[in-house]
Amino acid sequence: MSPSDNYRRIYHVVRRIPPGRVATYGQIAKLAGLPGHARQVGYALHALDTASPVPWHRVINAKGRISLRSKSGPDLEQRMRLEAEGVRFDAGGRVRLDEYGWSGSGTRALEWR
DNA sequence: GCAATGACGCTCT
DNA sequence: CAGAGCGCCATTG
Repeated sequence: MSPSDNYRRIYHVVRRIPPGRVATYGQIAKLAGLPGHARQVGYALHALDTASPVPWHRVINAKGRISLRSKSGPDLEQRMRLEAEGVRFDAGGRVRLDEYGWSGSGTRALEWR
């Protein structure tokens, strides 16, 4: 099997993420058909480029934090993009998964306007 | 083929 | 609520 096939699936799920909303790696992995493989999701996204057609910036960890990979370049860009979509960060740089979390676990009434 | 690493998740403290 | 430790698995060297 081609490992790229798995990546493709993950990218597809990430593309399904509605604007103004964020999804966790576990969520992506589950929807991608890889329950429990949250790490591989991160791997797949890491292989992506900052200019990739995939909204990787909407993917964060379960803590609602932006996972830093190595440098502080793309990370800041991710936060900037999310803020541009209407996602608010707290002082700790965390996002309210209970509100912005995908699958509308609770609040989707905010809409993305 | 084996060993080490890693955009993570979950539980305990 | 925040931080640290442990675990699961695929990718890379």
